[in-house]
Amino acid sequence: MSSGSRRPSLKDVARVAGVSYQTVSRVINGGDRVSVATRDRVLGVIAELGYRRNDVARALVTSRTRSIGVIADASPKFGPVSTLAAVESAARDAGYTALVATMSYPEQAVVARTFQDFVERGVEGIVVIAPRVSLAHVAQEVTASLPVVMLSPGEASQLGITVFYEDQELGARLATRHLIELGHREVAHLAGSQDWLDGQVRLRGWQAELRAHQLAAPAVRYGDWSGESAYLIGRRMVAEGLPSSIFVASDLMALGFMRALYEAGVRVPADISIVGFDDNEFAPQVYPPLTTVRQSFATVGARCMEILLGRIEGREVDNSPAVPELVVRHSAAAPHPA
Amino acid sequence: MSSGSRRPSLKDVARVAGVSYQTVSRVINGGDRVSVATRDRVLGVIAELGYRRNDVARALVTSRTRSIGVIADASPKFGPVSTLAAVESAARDAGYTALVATMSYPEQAVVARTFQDFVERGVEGIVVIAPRVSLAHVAQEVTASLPVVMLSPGEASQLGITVFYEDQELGARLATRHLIELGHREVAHLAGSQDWLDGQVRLRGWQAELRAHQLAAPAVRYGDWSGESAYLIGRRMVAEGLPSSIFVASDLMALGFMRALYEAGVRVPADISIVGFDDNEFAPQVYPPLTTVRQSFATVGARCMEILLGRIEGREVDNSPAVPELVVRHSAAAPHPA
DNA sequence: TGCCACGTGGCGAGCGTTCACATCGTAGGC
DNA sequence: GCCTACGATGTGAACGCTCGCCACGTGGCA
Repeated sequence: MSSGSRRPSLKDVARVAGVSYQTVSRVINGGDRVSVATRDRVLGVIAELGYRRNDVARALVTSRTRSIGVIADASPKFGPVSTLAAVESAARDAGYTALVATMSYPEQAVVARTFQDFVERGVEGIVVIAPRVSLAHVAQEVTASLPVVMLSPGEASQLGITVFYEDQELGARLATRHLIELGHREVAHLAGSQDWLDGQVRLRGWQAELRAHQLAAPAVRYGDWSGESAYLIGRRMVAEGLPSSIFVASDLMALGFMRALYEAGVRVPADISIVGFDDNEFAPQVYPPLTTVRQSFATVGARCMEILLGRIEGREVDNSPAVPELVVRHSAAAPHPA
Repeated sequence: MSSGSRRPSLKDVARVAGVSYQTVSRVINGGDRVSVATRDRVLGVIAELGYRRNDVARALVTSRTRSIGVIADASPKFGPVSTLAAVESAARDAGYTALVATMSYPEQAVVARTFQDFVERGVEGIVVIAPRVSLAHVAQEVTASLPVVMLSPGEASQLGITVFYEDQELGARLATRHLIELGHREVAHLAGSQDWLDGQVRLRGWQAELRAHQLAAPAVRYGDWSGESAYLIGRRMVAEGLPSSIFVASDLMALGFMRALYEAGVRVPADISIVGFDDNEFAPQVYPPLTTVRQSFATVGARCMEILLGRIEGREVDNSPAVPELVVRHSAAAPHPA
């Protein structure tokens, strides 16, 4: 009968306070239908004993865990990991706790197992922040039993999962348009990995904007999101001849590209204009400060959560894309009169 | 009696398979002491019904949730958010699921509430990745009931919580020593915010190394980790006269500082040598590539988890600090013969 | 005085699982 | 051919909580 070192339970509180455990439960959940006197007494005992509600017992009987799962691609790319924070924070504001699983290179099998683990733990919904095409399929399998929202730049409505995204195609068009409006007739593109939806979409936006202005699209160069790949490409382009302007698919790649330029004595933006993408924290600090496209991760995370909550509670929600914004700094200017 | 759309339970499986729920339970957990025939039959029914174990019921009876809580400072500083991924990943490898809470500016009250939420949800331990001095106190309150590991550069053993850290003081000494060995007699320091333990410790390391070489410590400049603050300080220093070398408390600040230099036509490393700290992803891409101190976040995260697990399971564990490493690139060189 | 309503509190059941123990049948040893 | 032992299964209780319902007492009204 000795309570040992076990955490105090409802019954322990009830015994000490001289009421039934039911009454204690009522005090905890809203305190309705309990007289002020008993309520205060119970509250006192709770404080005295250091009682903490056991949410797992609670979840068992209510069959609501008030938790969601978040799967995030943690490869060293800017977006995912800061979106994760935004999603989690929005979840907490809504009273949910986030179980998270990050993976630096998401394999099908691992992702599937993670999904299963989340389901067993009773999450009420899942957010996937991983723009790899392959993950969509895994998500689909589990979606029958659970609301899933996938944060991805592609539209994948056919999968039966809700997809929300930042309109990166628009972002790419904004970047390209900025260069065109500055007077550039030659806007090249250094693309990101085409394995990522982001890479595909940014490329598509660039093409579309060029077409809209009846400008020809120069040959595309493909990097792999790393600064190093962009640096190597930059060196090659310096040797082969530079365009008057270029839209680079990410800030980090823009940075690598610029390094090749500096080494060769090419000036930015005097000799070549550059626009990046992401608005990384370093973008305003490089020389010259980088004109780029800002993704509003915080907003995206919050909206994403809103959509998931909507689906959990059976509400209809607006999942129109978030809109990115051009941030003009100093890496792009009017072309040199040739 | 209609099972409705409820998820199938052990009993449902048992009924269909024509065995008791106990047998099903045995099949799930190891399958010991069950004949092959029935095991296969049960497995078949499980697959057919799409049964998934309910971990919350399981946790209730075993009183083990196999989950940990992670509180991370998500302010736009490099370290915390990538450490988070490392910790979570290590936890998953050990069979634990991570509940995470990120906060961009951790206030006492919010942190306390988060701790409580974690406790109510039955986490078996908590990792705090937040080098703010103030959080240590909050952590202490909860530590009586739960193992807490705090990832922090300061030693706070008096708090009764386990502290693990990367030896940033050593890192700062490494950076300073590198500059001295290159031949610099004047090594300035641009410090980070002293509200952060990291900022204090890096400053201390710089001082210690200077002292060890009997070199005087120039007046310290204080930034707030932002690139902008470093840029402003850089401009002022350019006007007032530059030292021959400087150790900057973070890569991002180093970048801002270098921007001020470029604008003034000062060359790196010809006119001034610079060493940063963190080895951010952009460090190798800036021009010139930044010599800096690498923190091994992945290792730190894994060790951190190891320590927590040790405390959960009552094992004795080694929590000696992780050691950072100097990465030599091109922003520091021998001083110009004056 | 009787009745009903309502505010307060208690009781019992059940959520889905595991654990300790009981049961049953069969094979092995003498 | 009986007893023992063990392998294969079933039974009951418990984990800590919430939910539905019932019981009790008091006050207002006819």
